Amino acid sequence: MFEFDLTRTDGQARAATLTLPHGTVQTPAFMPVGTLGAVRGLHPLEVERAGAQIILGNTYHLHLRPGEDVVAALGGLHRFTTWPKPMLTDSGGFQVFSLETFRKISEQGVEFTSHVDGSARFLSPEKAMEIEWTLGADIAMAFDHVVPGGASRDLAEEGMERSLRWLERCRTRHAELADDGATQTLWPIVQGGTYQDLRLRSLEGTLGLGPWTGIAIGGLSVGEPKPVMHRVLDELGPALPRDRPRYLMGVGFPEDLVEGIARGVDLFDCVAATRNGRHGSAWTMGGRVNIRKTTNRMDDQPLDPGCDCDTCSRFSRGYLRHLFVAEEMLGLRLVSLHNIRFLVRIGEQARSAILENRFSSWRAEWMARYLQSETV
RNA sequence: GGUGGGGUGGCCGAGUGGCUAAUGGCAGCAGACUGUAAAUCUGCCGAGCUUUGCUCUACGUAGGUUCGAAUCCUACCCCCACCA
Repeated sequence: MFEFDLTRTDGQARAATLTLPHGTVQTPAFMPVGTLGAVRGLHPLEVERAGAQIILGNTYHLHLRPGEDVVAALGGLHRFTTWPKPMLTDSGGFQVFSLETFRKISEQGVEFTSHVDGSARFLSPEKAMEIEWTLGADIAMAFDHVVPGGASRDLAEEGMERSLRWLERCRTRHAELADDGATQTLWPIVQGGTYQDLRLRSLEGTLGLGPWTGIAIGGLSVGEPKPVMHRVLDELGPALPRDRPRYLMGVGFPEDLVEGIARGVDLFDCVAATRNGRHGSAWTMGGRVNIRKTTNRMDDQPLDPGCDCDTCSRFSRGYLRHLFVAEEMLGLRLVSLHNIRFLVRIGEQARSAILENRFSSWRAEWMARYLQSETV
């Protein structure tokens, strides 16, 4: 039920098929983020048409609203959201990091002050597993301790060691819940900040608690410079099991996907596509487009002439600009949709290139085009 | 014709003697956003310059009072309301 078939490698880049209870994922792939059980602003059919094969939900956020009991009563996350394909839930570990002013970390777990109503909430490895199991996604992520990109060695080590101890507890609790192992799998998250030895120790400790059906790399693109992220991936790559999917959490921007794929990453997720989309910023091969700019006012061209998304194949920049300036919500949706398609397509194009053994030239060409346009 | 109200930077709109090149908002410009507390946030937004500051010009127009005026006075022009 949780299989990973590595079809072909080209350099470090990999093309594979991940089989999950709700379907298969052709990798490399970008996974849109649907924190609250919806990819912000988009209909599931639109997300599907954009080529998304798997989307995320968030444990912490769904626990607060509507509550996992509600989701379970309404048939579980798939039926609740009507998304029929694979899903993955993040554990709330990222909220340990991003809701810094609302939380208190102890060995037992994390006390949160709900950002919704101020009530006290507690999340522990066990609790996170219970929630994720109740939500019912195909993949449940371990509850980890993320530290900022600029974290000191001591802090990075503390977060990494704690994540490892929590991972063991996650594994134990998840095994009790998902005893037949048929409907949900648990993926661990490698931490260790920007320190090579910590990363390798984290990976070693993680593998020691296995076997796993997939492995995530967390704690990147949280403030560290891009070259540092690349270095960490370079250092980690050779030590990662070849026959397991690798998921780089929270990444990324278009160029990050290409660089990540080049370093052996199979799966990505990132909120930037939808968040930037809502903010009127579109990724195109001609550079970033701020759709609100006056220069788009009379522009009859699509956002990106080379894009096959439902936004570009139909609407002009002038229309999109109008929607943004007039605060018509369709504008946010259309640009979000385009951005998702833009990232999904990178996965598709990279996959084709890998399968045809021309990944490095595709990558070089893509980067040259994209980065050149970015600097204009 | 009379009475009352009003004319402020691209627009709307505060301000009623110095702390005012003038609060806000809109529009405009630039930027940020990476496992979503974000349809959000930040900066700029009269002109010019030798740009951590300086110099001009500016609150309908023209005068005046005052050390000092968008703010007070006079005249004029225009707009709105009501009355004739």
